[in-house]
Amino acid sequence: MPSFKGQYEHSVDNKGRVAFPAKLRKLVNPEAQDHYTLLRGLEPCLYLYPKDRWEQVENKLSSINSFSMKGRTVIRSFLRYAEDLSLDKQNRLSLPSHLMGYSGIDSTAIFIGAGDRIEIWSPGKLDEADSDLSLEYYQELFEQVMGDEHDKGD
Amino acid sequence: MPSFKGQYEHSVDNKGRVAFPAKLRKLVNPEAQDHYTLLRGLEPCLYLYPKDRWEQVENKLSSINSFSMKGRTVIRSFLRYAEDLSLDKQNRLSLPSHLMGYSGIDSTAIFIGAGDRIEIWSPGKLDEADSDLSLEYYQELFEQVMGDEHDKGD
DNA sequence: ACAGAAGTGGGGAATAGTGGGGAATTTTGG
DNA sequence: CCAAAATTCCCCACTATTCCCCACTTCTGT
Repeated sequence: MPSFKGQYEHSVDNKGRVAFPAKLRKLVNPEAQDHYTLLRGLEPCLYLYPKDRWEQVENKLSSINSFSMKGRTVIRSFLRYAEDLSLDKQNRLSLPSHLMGYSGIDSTAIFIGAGDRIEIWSPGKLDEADSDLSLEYYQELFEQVMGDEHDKGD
Repeated sequence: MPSFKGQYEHSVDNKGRVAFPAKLRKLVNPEAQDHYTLLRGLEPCLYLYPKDRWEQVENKLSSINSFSMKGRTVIRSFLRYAEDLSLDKQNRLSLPSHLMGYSGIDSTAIFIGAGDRIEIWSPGKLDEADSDLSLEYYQELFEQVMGDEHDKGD
């Protein structure tokens, strides 16, 4: 299953609507098309899951032991600020105002494809997160992933 | 599976299009033909993966736990500047402007076959990289890398 | 020298992004 | 229960960008 990738900046109009980037839409599983779940991210951004991916998250959640305090807290905190959304006929999302507030998004939103989900950031918060990421750390991460990916079988 | 090799210089037109070198295309696995992923490299250049090779990278990515902070940072940093591209009918790639900016490519691009991926450089950045690499240093690196490469389980 | 492939350039059609007006539905207060 | 207000949603219109197609030039191998 292809990962979401790439970064796309779009303007948010005064009704809270943002165009959903066309390139990301092409990566969405057609069977989930137009049905998304949007929620607070762990970073100061929003997470957007297409329906099919969200179901995987729910599976994971339902495997949490809800008879432990920690389990209940995680489930409650996670689902509390989640909303189901659809695209309008112009392929736009309308962002609930409480999520715009949380993420600091006002007139510009940046979509970042991040594997099985899409993150939505305000430019300001994203800059802050970037400045916390040193080049050395990035290179270390990079090599971890790109490292010896080719198997040496000959 | 054959390695990409060789160096090819092509001009970039004012729409950001570059011909994909014919000799490299012949080395691409036919099943991946025309589908590539382009992203920022660690050096000031771009990495181009044919679809089949990129899938190996994604497999590695998908094994990362996205419920840990470090895992999410890896995935985000990595996929953020990646884009899927296809060749047009004239076998050209059109380079997204943010990647041209990052790599310093404007009117000329140099393709370098580099094993399982292809690197794309601007002439200027490539000269800089070359001049930083003395012959002695290269020989030293060569020995370090090639010397005990086999059966090194890290 | 010729034929075919590879590389280069530009114009036009289709799609994506943006903004605003108005109808329908929901909410709130009397 | 009804009416006014607010919100949501859908449609239309304009603009910018992307993609696709055509034509020409250069290079390569025979």
